[in-house]
Amino acid sequence: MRTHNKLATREAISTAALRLAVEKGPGGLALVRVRDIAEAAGVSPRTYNNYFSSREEAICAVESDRARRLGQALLSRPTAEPLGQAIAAAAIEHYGTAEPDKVGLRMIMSTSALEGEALKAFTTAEEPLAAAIAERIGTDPAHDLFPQVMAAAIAGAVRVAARHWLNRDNTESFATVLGRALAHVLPSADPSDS
Amino acid sequence: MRTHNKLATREAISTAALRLAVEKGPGGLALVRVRDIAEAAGVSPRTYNNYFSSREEAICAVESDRARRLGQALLSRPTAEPLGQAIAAAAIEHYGTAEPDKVGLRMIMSTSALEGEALKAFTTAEEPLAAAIAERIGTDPAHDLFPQVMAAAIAGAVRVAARHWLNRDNTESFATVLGRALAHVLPSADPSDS
DNA sequence: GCACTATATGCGTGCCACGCAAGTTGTGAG
DNA sequence: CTCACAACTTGCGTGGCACGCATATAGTGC
Repeated sequence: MRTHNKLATREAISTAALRLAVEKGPGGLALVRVRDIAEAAGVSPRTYNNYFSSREEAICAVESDRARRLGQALLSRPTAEPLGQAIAAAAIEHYGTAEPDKVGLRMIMSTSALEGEALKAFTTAEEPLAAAIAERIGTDPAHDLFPQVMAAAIAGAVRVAARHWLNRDNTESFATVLGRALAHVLPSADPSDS
Repeated sequence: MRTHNKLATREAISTAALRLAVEKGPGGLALVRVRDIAEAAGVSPRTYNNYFSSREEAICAVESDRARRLGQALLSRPTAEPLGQAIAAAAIEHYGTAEPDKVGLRMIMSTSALEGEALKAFTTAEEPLAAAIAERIGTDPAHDLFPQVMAAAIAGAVRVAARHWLNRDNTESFATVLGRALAHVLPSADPSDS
């Protein structure tokens, strides 16, 4: 199958890009040359550019792809579950199992040159997430802002949780931190905080 | 004063950049050359590059600067006000009075090449906002995620509200849309939605 | 008035994204 | 089985951009 091969090379390129970026460290992103990425992925530089239109995009593609699947995770929750619980469970399952690659994630989130692309990656989750929420509560996203606002809040919580989880070298699992962060924005789960 | 001149030229460059981008339209961002921006701002191309390290950054600087001041707006609210009300009032005042330049904002938010930088611009609000919230409720941001999560949710709500306000050519003021969006995430203002 | 520092500018360099066209490989119809 | 076709890869050339460095200029404090 051709599409299979396309996905394989795409992943090869993005993986190689992230690996090289990690090797050079947050400061030396400018030293990650396109030809290095292409060479590491076993393709020509021109082919790399057929898949990604910037090094940043290639480096963040892994996170971007993961975020895009969050909406799917929500859809697979039982419909009987209350919305807030379903979201929390979906997110924790999605990000908790197969804990994110700490090194790669830290690279992405601590490199200023990758800031915009990293935000794009997290924000990628919003559209499918909003669609899933809208379907779950059965509203028209054209007039009700709740699905999109909630999706943005969730994506933001995931991002904040990731930042916290990376910065303090605590022993908490990412799932734990994520759960605490989500509790602040999920509906009908408003703990008296602080 | 030297700093005053620096701010003036910075604003001149960003304004010129945004104006040219609007003229070319969302599709033709690649046609906005650096030398055009510099010429329109009355500086040399090299000087432009001393202020901004990319065209995208220059174009979005106006929105970025505005977002950065949102935290300040919250700090100037009376401390007696409940947090949710204070945030809503601060945001609506900050973005509602002097309604955002609809054309420029639409340009920024509908141009895919500007997506990352636009997200950076909105996200700029988060840090000062989180600091303001933390100061208001008196918690330590190092351990309590609430300020950062709430700040991210607010910034997301502003972004969603802006998108909605731009896309539908409705007669609602931005302040109205923003208020509706914020109501979905602000604490102790949880309307039975949908 | 003078030395000094911050800012503006010109020039040169390396790299990058992408259009274009040719080569290569897998695919489906007859 | 063969052949025509489509998808994918690759090489090459082009225009542009970010930035380091050295220089000119202008505003500042003693």
